[in-house]
Formats: sequence, structure tokens, C-alpha cells
Amino acid sequence: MEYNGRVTTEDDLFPVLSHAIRRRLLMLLEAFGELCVCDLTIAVDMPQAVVSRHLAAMRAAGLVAVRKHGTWAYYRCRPGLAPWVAAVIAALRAAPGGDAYVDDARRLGARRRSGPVSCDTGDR
Amino acid sequence: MEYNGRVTTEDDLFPVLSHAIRRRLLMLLEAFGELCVCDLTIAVDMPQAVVSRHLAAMRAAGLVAVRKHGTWAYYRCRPGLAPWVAAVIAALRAAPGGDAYVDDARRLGARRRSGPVSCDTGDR
DNA sequence: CCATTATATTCCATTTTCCATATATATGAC
DNA sequence: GTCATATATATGGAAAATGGAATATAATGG
Repeated sequence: MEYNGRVTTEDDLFPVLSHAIRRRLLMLLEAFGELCVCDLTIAVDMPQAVVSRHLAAMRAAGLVAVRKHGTWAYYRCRPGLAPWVAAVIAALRAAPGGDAYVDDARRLGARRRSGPVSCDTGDR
Repeated sequence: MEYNGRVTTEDDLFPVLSHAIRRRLLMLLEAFGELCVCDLTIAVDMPQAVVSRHLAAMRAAGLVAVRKHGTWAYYRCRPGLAPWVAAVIAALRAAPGGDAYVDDARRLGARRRSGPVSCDTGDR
């Protein structure tokens, strides 16, 4: 149940990167390492169902992996991405729309600095 | 009339690269430098209207530029692409779907080697 | 002028994507 | 067991992408 998703092809990667929310989620996971859906929902300020559906698309494309612990689902960038996929993501980080990522990280960081949250430990 | 299209953003680039025909057209333009629509139509083996519409989308996204001479329209990769865009395209070249590009280039090369064609010179 | 060739665009039907909303599932607290 | 929370999925409808076919535009040759 650790690794899920397939090998990422062009037909998987570019449609996934075509949506701004999915790009923002990807940048957040790269910056923070591992995040649960509630963190991501707060960061991008979108309904939980929307975030969950976009994460499912990213998982189906082989971009992210999930680890489930208790009620929470912790998403992270899938390790061992093909070099060409990693290169595209690296290039994305230098794209002009970086302001959105900064705002997202700030929202998330504010929540984290306000004290530990339930999903930080996985205990409840 | 030389430079057309806008600065390419993430919202432009990734939808354009989401379609296999557009990726194939881009790889062909990178490999051959400048090609007219009739060459590209033969290379990807699709109806001319389809090729023309995809090229229009790539031009609107700022990825390619057109030079018109006589009846022909010569498309090329737009010079001066933002570094992050160039990096994505370079990564694309290393993606697994490269077989299609090889076939396209072979089809086009066969036409070229069979003698000069009208659109090579721009004369008729 | 007319005919031909190269390219672009329009119209229509189909498919896909997206969001909002509601609901389902699962886990843990009590 | 009930309740609350976290996450996933289903449903319905709007918007966009796509291809096929036909047509429009534009340039050239005769």
C-alpha cells in the first residue's frame, strides 16, 4: 500500500500539470516533504473534495504516493520519478507563477507555527 | 508579422503539451528548424485542418512563430523562449514516447530525400 | 478572368474536464 | 453502540477540447 500509481508518461504528466491547483499541490509537497489532505486543503484554500480529487489524479499519473495512518492520508512526491519527469518539475519551479506557491506555503506555515496540529503526529 | 504569440505561462504551456500531436509537431520543428504546414501534415499523417488548428494553438501559447511566404506558412520554434519553457521542452525530448518522433522524422525525411519539393524554395 | 494549391476557419457532434453538492467510508473518541 | 473527524467518491451540469467535414481565404499560374 506504499507505492501506488504507474510509470508516468507524457500523456499522464502534462494533463496533470495543466491545472493550477495540481501544480500548487505538487510544489507544496516538494517544499514540505509530506502533507496530509487537511493541510493541503488549507494551503490552497479549496473545498476538501476538490483537493482529494486532484490528488487522486496526481496519484493515478504516478506523480505522488500516499501513506495512510489512522484517519489521515499523507501525500508526498513519489520517489524515483523518471529523470525527464523530475526535470519538468524542476523547470516548473522556475516558472513565473511562483507567487501562488509562496502564498500557499505561507498559509500552511502559519498553521504549523500556531502549534502542533493533530495530523502532525498521526495520533489523535 | 514575424513574431506572434504571447509570453508563455504555465497555463499556456502544459495544456499545449498535453496533446500528442502538438508534442510531435514541436519535436519536428526543433529537429528540422523550419517547416511548412504541408510538411508537418505529411509527417504526422493527419488531416491538414487538424494540423493547422493545433499549430494555431501552439502559436497562441507563444511556443511557435510563423513566417508566411507566398502560399506557404513556415512554422518554427519561437526563438527566445523563457529558460523554464526551454527546459521543459528539453526534458520532453528525453521522454519515453520518442518513438513517435522518430517515425515522424522518417516520414518527413523520405519526402525530402525524394527530391526538392515546392515549399523548399518558396517558389512554385 | 478561372483553376489550382496552401492554409485557415467555421459548424457540429462527441468527449473530457471541472466544480458544487451530497453522500459514502473509515477511523477513533466516548 | 453513537458521534465527530478525515478522506474518498458519486452525481449532475457547465464549459472546454477535439475531430470531421465543409467552407473560406489567399496566392499563384495560365
